[in-house]
Amino acid sequence: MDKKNQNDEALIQQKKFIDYLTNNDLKLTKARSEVFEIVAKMDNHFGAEDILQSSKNSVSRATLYRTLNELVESQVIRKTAFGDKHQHFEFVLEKKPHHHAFCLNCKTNIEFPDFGEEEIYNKILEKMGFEIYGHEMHFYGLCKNCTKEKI
Amino acid sequence: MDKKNQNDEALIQQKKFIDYLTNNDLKLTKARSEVFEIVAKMDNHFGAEDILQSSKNSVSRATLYRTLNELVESQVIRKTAFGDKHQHFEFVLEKKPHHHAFCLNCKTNIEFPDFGEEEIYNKILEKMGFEIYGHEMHFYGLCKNCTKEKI
DNA sequence: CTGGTTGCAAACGATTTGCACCCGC
DNA sequence: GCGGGTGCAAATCGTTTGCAACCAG
Repeated sequence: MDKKNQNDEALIQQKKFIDYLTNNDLKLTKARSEVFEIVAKMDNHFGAEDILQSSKNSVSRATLYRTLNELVESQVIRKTAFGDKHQHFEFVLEKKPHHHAFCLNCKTNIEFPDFGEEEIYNKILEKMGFEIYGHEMHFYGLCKNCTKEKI
Repeated sequence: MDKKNQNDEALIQQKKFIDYLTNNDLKLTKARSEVFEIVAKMDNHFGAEDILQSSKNSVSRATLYRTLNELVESQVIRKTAFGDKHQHFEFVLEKKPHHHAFCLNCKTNIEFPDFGEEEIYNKILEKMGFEIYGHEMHFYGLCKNCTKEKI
């Protein structure tokens, strides 16, 4: 993806967020802009703490969490899940589509790019010496009812 | 999978757990047996609260959580990944391999069986009227180093 | 102006831990 | 009997919420 496309992406995300705010009578405040800016700069996934770090506490925890939930509602980001405790987020429109290989023993989470085909992963992981016990796929999108509602 | 195989599975799980206990100088106590029994009866996935319900509080929360962690360490179960707050667990050797389709809008988590091929899911979900935005695969197993260590 | 927004601090829910007593081995 | 196991209650962690002051439209 070249610079231009990345920029387009960012604008789409921004539009989604602003539309959401408008549709829900929410204001585009300094705090919300700040959180959005920081989030937009993040890579694949991040947690609340990452944002807080980058913001150098210019936004309070309370507001940060509130804004993150708004970003989820506006479908700019989504909650993702790992084996650990705190929430992680990823972009609904992934910057770098990728998957995960989690070691049950040392708890490492290996991230690797998407190649579009399932079989290839087995080979890749095998080549990496990763012994696969199993895998699960998490699809996300809109279910039948919600697709209809979308207008 | 027939009755006999299911029983074999259960025994394998049990052996794994007992081996783990032995190797770590842990005792096979009443509480641990009880938790193991209940967990073994669970379907695909479950949370701490599910176990507590089934046990009718014969095991304390503290012990339950301690035992669940032991079951994770012994690789009988693993922490799984959902978008919500509390931990879920699944079996390392899945009883019914399956995947998930999560609706970003209504937060429904649709569970569907594993068919071994990736392309087929797109068709299935499409037929269900589910509009896929993306997906992530979570592989789990042992990484190179840990495979070696396994002896 | 005015209603949504913020930060603070307190509340929360799930999970973890310190401790004194209990029980497998 | 000893060393780990248990329940209890208190502590912790990430996240959420009530409230009074604050600011965007």
